[in-house]
Amino acid sequence: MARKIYNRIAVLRAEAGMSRKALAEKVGVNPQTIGFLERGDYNPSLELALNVAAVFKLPVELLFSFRPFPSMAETLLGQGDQA
Amino acid sequence: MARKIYNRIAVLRAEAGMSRKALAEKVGVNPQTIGFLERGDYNPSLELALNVAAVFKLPVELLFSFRPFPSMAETLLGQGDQA
DNA sequence: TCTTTTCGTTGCGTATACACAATATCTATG
DNA sequence: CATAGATATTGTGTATACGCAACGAAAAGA
Repeated sequence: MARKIYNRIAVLRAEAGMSRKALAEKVGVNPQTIGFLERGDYNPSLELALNVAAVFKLPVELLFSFRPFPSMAETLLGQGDQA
Repeated sequence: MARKIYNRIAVLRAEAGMSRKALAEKVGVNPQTIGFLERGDYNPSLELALNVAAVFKLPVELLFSFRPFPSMAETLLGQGDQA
């Protein structure tokens, strides 16, 4: 347990022009909690992960992963070894 | 927080002819933990949910849901209002 | 029948995912 | 400059997702 899980919350939230407070209200947590998740301080519960995935209309696996996500640049260059 | 999350672990495990102990070893938890999840005593962490989904090769959303899953009979009859 | 496996339950301990409050920094805008 | 919004950080408290041990019941297999 306590294995680190990476996420794309910060990128998606920035792209959507959404503040932490706004996202926090949508998923029903404190704004600081969003900050903790984006910084990787701890992992979200399954409940919170499902709620965040629903907000961005993405499957959980595309938002949370045991392996770090490729950067935007890497993704654009098509070098991502991960879907 | 603490919203109940339903899952299909028991059904999938039975279909695979897998004991709780066997599943527990694959995902790295105690056998009792699997029992707690199947009974709905508490929700799994995101880490555990990702691991269980990987074992059954299913996306997280098809294994865990805020709404109860239709029974096998309902699914066979094609009356499921849920994917 | 005897033994083994599987499962349910209870209890106790620990780590962590939160809530909430306070403060500081930085930026943008009036 | 002054104010407001967004973010980082720290601290305290609580609920819960676990681990682990023990015991009993039920089912399966020899």
